[in-house]
Amino acid sequence: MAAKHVKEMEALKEHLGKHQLKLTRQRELILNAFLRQEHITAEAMYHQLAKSDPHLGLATIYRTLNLFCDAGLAQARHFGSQTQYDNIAHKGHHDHLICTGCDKIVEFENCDIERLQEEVATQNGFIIKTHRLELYGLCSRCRH
Amino acid sequence: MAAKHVKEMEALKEHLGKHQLKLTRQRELILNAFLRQEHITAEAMYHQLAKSDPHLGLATIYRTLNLFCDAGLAQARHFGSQTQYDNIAHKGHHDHLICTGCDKIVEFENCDIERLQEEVATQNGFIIKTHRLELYGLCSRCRH
DNA sequence: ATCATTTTGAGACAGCTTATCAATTTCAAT
DNA sequence: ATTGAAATTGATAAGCTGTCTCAAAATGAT
Repeated sequence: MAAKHVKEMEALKEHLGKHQLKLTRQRELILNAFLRQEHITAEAMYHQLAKSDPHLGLATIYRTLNLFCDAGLAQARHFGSQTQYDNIAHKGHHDHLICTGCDKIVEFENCDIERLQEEVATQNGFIIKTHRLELYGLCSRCRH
Repeated sequence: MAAKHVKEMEALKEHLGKHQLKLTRQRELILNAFLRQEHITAEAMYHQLAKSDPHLGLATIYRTLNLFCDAGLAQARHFGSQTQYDNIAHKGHHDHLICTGCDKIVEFENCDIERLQEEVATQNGFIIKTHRLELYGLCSRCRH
């Protein structure tokens, strides 16, 4: 079992080493759970891990997910009233068309848009790690 | 004094009429203050308006800004731990490059991206009303 | 002007996240 | 392997943002 996510584990260890932080059972556990998903909230992970590890505290999960952000493995995204922690490894495929009439959501991907995003970023001296694109409007049925 | 933002005021009145809502002194006041900015938080507006109107409640500002969202004049955007209310009239200038290292925000506009967004929407039978595009990454200084 | 309806303001309340702190764990140096 | 300074954990308190409550006030159709 395990022995997956080797690359990410190395990245975490490197970050820990650089900052005089320690590798703990909880951090390993949370990393493995985190890497299995595309994105998750702290609360969701808390419930998910409670089955195998009932005494893992919610605060530890928050601390650890924020640590992953610092280490460049995760990225926090505020959505609604909660914070989603996105798995950096799964980037792309995250654009949405949202109908404000019926709340239908259509996912899409467009390479040309992504390329232009890179262009804009470069012009401004940025290196993009992730992005978020949402188009709000009316779908064919809600247009009347 | 005043007599500005006529178009938006008409739009608000139309929304109020359709939903059996009333035009109040506070709603006019908050609308005028809101339209002067590109985006603002409820808390910031609370402090801003406290000088001229010390008894305007924070709850009223939240309610009113959410009303503007319903009326299509504003758009809520969660950023950090707070909600930014964006002025729709300034759209086209609403895309952001956000540095995850220092939280610096660079605004940009790109017609080609907007055109491709329209294209994607049309392909899916949507008519876009607004959009949100945020690119997250590291600025030139935070890249080390 | 009247009056049913809506809105306001103030504070209580709720949800999500971080801070606190004693007890435990890690890990580098024996 | 043992030690001990430093970091981490878990439980809960505290903090922050935003919404709800409700009596008093304002609106606007009649």
